[in-house]
Amino acid sequence: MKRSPTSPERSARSEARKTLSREAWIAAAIAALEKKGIANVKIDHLSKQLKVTRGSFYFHFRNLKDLLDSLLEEWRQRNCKPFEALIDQEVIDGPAFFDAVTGVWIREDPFSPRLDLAIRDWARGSAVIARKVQAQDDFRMALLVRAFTAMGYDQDESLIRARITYFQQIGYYATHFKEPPADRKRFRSLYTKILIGSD
Amino acid sequence: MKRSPTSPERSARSEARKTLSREAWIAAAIAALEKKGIANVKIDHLSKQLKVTRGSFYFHFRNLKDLLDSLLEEWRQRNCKPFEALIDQEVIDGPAFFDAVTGVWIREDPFSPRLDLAIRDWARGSAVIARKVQAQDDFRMALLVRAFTAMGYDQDESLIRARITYFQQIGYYATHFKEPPADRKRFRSLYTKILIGSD
DNA sequence: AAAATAACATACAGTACTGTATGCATTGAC
DNA sequence: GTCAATGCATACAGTACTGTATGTTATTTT
Repeated sequence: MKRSPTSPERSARSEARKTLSREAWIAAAIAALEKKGIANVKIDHLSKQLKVTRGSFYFHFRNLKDLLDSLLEEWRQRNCKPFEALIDQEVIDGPAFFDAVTGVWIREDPFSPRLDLAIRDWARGSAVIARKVQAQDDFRMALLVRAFTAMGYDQDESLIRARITYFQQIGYYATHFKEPPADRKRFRSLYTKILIGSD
Repeated sequence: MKRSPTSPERSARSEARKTLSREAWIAAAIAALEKKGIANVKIDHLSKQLKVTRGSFYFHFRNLKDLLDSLLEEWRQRNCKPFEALIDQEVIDGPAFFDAVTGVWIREDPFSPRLDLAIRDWARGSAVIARKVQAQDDFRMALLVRAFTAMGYDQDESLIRARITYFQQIGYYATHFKEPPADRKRFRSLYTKILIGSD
């Protein structure tokens, strides 16, 4: 029951024997999750990749579930908190708040689209995860509704515009769509014109 | 190399010993794929579910890959062909063609959103699948571009409206969003007003 | 320098799954 | 009724993975 083996940083100057930290395992697991999906986050794979044996893993983690729990927490920190941080703002300037919300996606830091996708996929097989993902979806859409309401749209249209904007964003990275930055810049005003509904 | 054990239908009247067909295995596998993802389409699971042993499976299929190939083919038939069938039409009435395209999603017959999602997820781990999915995405978006162009939009705006419409649709079922049919009907005109851009 | 602890390695037991080889009952063709 | 093919069952070999128990070494602590 007692985990977390003190601090990961070795004594100030002693680059002799570099050992792994719990965080290093999590980072590798996140990469595997984004690339291969939750079903392929395996202790075996990770330990080979990190050039240690599985003995190391079981020092840092109780079991596989312990690691997976950490992955979900990582998702919360990187992909949920940035949105949740916006809830306190009083929304006066609609378009500005819209930019604040969509900015989380556009910056992609700390938000990770691929992580969002992978978690969404994990939710397929787990009702627990599914509930958390859905709650997050609702939360993000609620933020967008506030933005559109502040622009003067009535309740119905705010709701639908929020949905379109959100679904469009999810679909955008679900398809792994890529376009040259030049196009992205060129089309930006068209996107906002259509989604926000002003010129 | 010689597969496909003749016809699945037993001699006209002989409901005595009901045996499985290759199609029954595929149907069960599709259900598993939609529910649990490609990584959990296992011969073991399927045979238990179908109340036979794995010996049966290896009669109908060469190996697991043989089954997975069939799943992809099923996706092509149910989720790709309905769109590809629209390519021959000369697009005169833009909104009508828009309805024809989105109708494939709305009817959900034979198109399966969950199957589309599952395949998209499969693509994460397989470059071969990824290419096919991406090609299909491009194809569907090209159809939508034609619809918008026929409405009189210029090239750029047709492209962006097509993207928004398509991404929005993908995101819609990626989030497993559900709303009461009453709402769906009530909001329909709002959706089209925003996506198509007319009242 | 002795003891404690952190960070692994090694070895083993057990499960879950694929694939193959072979056996056996049922059915249709003759 | 014989025979071949169909549709499965049984048994086995082998891989991939988890988890546990215990041994080993480098690093701190005292």
